Amino acid sequence: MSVNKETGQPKFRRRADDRPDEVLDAAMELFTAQGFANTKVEQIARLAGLSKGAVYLYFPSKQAIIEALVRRAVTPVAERAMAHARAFAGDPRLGISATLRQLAHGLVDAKMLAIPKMVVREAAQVPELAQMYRREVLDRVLPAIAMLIQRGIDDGYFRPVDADLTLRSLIGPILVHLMLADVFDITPPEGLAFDRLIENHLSILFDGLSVSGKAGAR
Amino acid sequence: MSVNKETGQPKFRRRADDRPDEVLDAAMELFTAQGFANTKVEQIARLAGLSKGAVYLYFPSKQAIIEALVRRAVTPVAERAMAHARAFAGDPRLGISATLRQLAHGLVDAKMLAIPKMVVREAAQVPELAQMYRREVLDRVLPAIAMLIQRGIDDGYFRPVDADLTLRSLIGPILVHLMLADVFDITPPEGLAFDRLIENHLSILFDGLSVSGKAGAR
Amino acid sequence: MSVNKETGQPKFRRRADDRPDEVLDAAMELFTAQGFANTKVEQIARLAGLSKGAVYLYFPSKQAIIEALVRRAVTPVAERAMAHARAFAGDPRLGISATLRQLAHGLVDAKMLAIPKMVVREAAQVPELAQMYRREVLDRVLPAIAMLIQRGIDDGYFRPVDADLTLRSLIGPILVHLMLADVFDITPPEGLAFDRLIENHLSILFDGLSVSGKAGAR
Amino acid sequence: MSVNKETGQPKFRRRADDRPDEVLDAAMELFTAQGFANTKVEQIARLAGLSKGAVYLYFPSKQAIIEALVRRAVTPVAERAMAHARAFAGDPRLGISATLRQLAHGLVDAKMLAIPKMVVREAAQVPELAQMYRREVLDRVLPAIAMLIQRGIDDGYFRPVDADLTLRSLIGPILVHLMLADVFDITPPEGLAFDRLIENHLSILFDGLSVSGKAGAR
DNA sequence: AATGAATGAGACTTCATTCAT
DNA sequence: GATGAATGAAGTCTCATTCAT
Repeated sequence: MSVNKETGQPKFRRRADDRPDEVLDAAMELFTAQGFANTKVEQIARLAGLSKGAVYLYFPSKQAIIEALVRRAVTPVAERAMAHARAFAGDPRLGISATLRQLAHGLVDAKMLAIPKMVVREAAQVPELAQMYRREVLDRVLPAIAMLIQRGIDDGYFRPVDADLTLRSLIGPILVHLMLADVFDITPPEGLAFDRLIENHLSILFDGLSVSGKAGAR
Repeated sequence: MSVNKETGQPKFRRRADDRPDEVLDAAMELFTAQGFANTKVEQIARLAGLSKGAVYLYFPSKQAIIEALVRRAVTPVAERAMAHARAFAGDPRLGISATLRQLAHGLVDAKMLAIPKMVVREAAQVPELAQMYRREVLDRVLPAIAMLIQRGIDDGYFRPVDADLTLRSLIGPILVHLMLADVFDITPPEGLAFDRLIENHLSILFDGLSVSGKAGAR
Repeated sequence: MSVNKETGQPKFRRRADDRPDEVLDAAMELFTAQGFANTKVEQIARLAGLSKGAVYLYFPSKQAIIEALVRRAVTPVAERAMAHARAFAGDPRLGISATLRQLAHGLVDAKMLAIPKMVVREAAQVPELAQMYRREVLDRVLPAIAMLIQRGIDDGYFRPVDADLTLRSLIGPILVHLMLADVFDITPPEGLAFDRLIENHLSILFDGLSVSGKAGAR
Repeated sequence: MSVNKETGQPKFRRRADDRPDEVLDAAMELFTAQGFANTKVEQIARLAGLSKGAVYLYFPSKQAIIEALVRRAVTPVAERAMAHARAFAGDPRLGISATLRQLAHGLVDAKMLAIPKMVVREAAQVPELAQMYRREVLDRVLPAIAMLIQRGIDDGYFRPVDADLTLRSLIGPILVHLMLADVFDITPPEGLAFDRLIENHLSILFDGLSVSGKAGAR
């Protein structure tokens, strides 16, 4: 075993195919915590357990790291979300509910949340990030959800509302909830309470959307 | 009197008093467009019409600029929002509606939107920003809105929901709508259509909140 | 006088319009001695008496320095050489002789020689240098000399030779003489002896070019 | 015998003996095209068909490569040139003519020209190169040519000129011709035309050197 | 013998901040 | 007060060389 007796650490580690992933993991952690501009390549390297120079064996530039980061995270997310959105053939409210819960629980994981946070934060500097995220995630997931809403209307579950706008009513609260907690440290007394939020939100929303007549809004 | 008798200074002092504000205006524009780290002090100075060195006559450091920026913007916003929230004595739905519209229209103005955007983006680097924004804006405005909702419940307009969570259902869609447009360039076909969004959203929300029984949500 | 009492050196020197020239002087010395790639910007800065960063106030990059260096040196050289070449109306041999001597003596000055040396050495890396030197110097000076030779032929002083090729016979020896001395430290016993070289060379050349019949070469 | 009985090694040892030469070939090509400083060891390795690490099995450093390169090239050149210089017993003009043509044609080959080009270019950085080249090539070849000239004088073919200086008149034009073409892309209209150059040059030179009196130069 | 992943010193360049004028 | 030349720390990226395999 080629291990340094003093430190117990091998000096080199060779042919590690998962080095790039380790670099990305380290970069995500640091970018999330400090932002892209404030993270030094050396920090990423140290956290990934290699030297500054070695990072450049795997990525041609610092910007390439953040792009690879988003690219890596983006595809599986879209896949899973759309699987949910398509899975429900009957009452579309069940599909909406499941999709929303899955989305919310996914985002509670700091690892998952980190990517969209980073994309939003660095969008002005690295527009490719926003474009990629839009193309790979939003342009697939949002229409899928809008279609669920539309089916709800077509099948007589919902009033005839604008599905695209209603989509925003559907997902917006999740975003605010997360942002208040994450950025401003504002949560319900007992913690994040994501389940209660969704419960409350959907009960209002589905009621508000139901066809059984009621006094108009405003 | 064109000369101050005490100091002997000429009346027009080259608007020295406005200088700090001009610096802040310039900084806000640049921070919004490029982010804090990517904005050079020289750029701010040039846009404000003075020299790099002069900026340091008014602010001790670059970070002091962003802090002053948020501090300046933060107070009047809170004032106005709370004025609205308190103004409605009758049907609280009117108050909510008015407050939301005012909030939305305020944020359509790039100048207004810039501050929270900046706060969110730089929160990780300069936690003071988030703290200040929370203290001066959120901790005043959010409870005021929550109180409106609570009054709606107490006065029999709304079902007994959790006002704090419902608050998120109320304002979330506005945020998503703006973010989709601003970061990802995703808008309804005809443009931002903020009015339609709010119309649609409130109609759903108020219906969903109304007391007249309905099939329970899921 | 704003001079540091300890060192006698002012810490800053402001508004020095000749700073760029001082940087170029320093750069020429170092590029000549060590080559472009081996010269660090910091060395140039120190030799020019300013800081690394200040160099970038005057030149946007290291390569811009070498380009400016050649550009600065190139114009006056061409002017003077062509003035000589045009000045002789009578026996063109006098013009050739004077031009050659002027060229040779000019190049004895290390400052003058440095530029073409640098151009030749770095031509492969920075092709712009060679292009600029050709355009500004060679394309003007060489035809002027060739024209002198041609006039020598037309006026009956020289045999009908190819002026362009003979041009090479004319200036070549100066180049070899310099290169042997400069690169390989090979000189006549008494030193550079440029005058003796030219005397010897021109006596052979003019004899070889004269029309008075002689046994053909080879 | 396909296996060495002593060592038990297979007969074909993957041409390990040729490896150093292949490295030198690759290095020469790259140094010529890009200069020493701009050539990466990895490039040399790849072009030589082996790995970066293997280069260091044969050469202790990058600088050792360029030194070996010159050393390898230097000896045979001197041999051949001196063979020519000594071969002509009769009219030394024939010897000079043949030597010059051989020199010129040798240098047309990019491979041959590469070495002196490299030596000149890198002389300032690696003085050993210039010293070695002088010792092995110039100090042998130049005196041999000078001796031919001297014999021309002694035998009554040439006027009594300084053989060392005339040597420069002899070889200089070849150098300028090559340099104009190689560095500045300046050639006669039909191409390099080396034969015409030499023809023209020698006809002038031999005429100029011949004893039959003529009007003095100048 | 051979590989190529890894290292780390050091290059160029940027920019917040200072200070002589 | 105002300027902008000057500084120098610090960042990104390169590459000769080493070494585990």
